[in-house]
Amino acid sequence: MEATVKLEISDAEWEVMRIVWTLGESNSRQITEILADKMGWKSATVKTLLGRLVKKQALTTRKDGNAFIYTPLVAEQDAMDSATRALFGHLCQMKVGQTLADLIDNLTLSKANIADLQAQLAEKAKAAPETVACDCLPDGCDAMK
Amino acid sequence: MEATVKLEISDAEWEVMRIVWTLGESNSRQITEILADKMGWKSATVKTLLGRLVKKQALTTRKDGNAFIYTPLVAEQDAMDSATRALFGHLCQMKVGQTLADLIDNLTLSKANIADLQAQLAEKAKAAPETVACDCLPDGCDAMK
DNA sequence: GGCTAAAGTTTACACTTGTAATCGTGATTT
DNA sequence: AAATCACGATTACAAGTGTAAACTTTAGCC
Repeated sequence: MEATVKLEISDAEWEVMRIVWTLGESNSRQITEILADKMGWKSATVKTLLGRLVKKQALTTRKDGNAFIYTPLVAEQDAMDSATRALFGHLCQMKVGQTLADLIDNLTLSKANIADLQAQLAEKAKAAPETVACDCLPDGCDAMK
Repeated sequence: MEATVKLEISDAEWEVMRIVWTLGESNSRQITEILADKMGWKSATVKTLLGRLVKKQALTTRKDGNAFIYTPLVAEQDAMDSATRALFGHLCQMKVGQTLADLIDNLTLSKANIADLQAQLAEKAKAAPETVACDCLPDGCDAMK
């Protein structure tokens, strides 16, 4: 497998990436227009973010006239997966189940999404442990008085 | 419902909170020992983080001799829920289903967790839409050529 | 072939974060 | 009582972020 390079995309940068991911490739005029509208950002702000994303190697550029065309170097799903794994990685493992439930409560999922998840869970249940211990303290929650 | 105050807990601070959440209340000696061990942090580092968390009103203190006893002001589950909602809130809504699936793949869930999720999904399926549209562009993915 | 507009590059600047060292003060030990 | 220890508070400092203005280069138009 790939030695997934550590890539930190900040919140503001994420907004830029979403556009480029969705469009496949795009020039800064287009990106700037969308974000000026959606986020109220000045074009200078978008330029800064594009520059940082290129430096971080989240985007590449290809020359086109006096401008660049920006293309993603990281796949959106990969980025989303790393972000969620990073977050859940530092949550109490004993409570991720509840957190997942609360999260799902707030998400809109299609019937197909739900069916897929149900199948996945049914499969996962087979090898699931009876309980999941807290991993917040060196000795687990047992360290509690 | 509560007007959940915006509370940003950084990664490093999160490590401190986990200890205090798990112990219910704790003094800095105990927290420092655990984090010196787990994270390799100097006591000065932990003190800084504790101070910031108190300033952010994530923790309160109660005097105890020459020291403080720290107690959480925010519930762990609330904090975990805000964090996950914040993250999923800026992901492409069309792809959260897949992201959730990938996430679940990487989590350890107990049989009970899974059963709960299955029940929840079954319920959610009733009112689920057929599809979920991309919300990355002003006009949805249809804005794509 | 200049002029202008648009795109990219450099500089800015305050705030947050990670990671501490140092300082002041009250508590503890000899 | 003096010396030391343990805590919290203050200061430090570089890197990352959000947000942008100013400067520079370049492509296209008259």
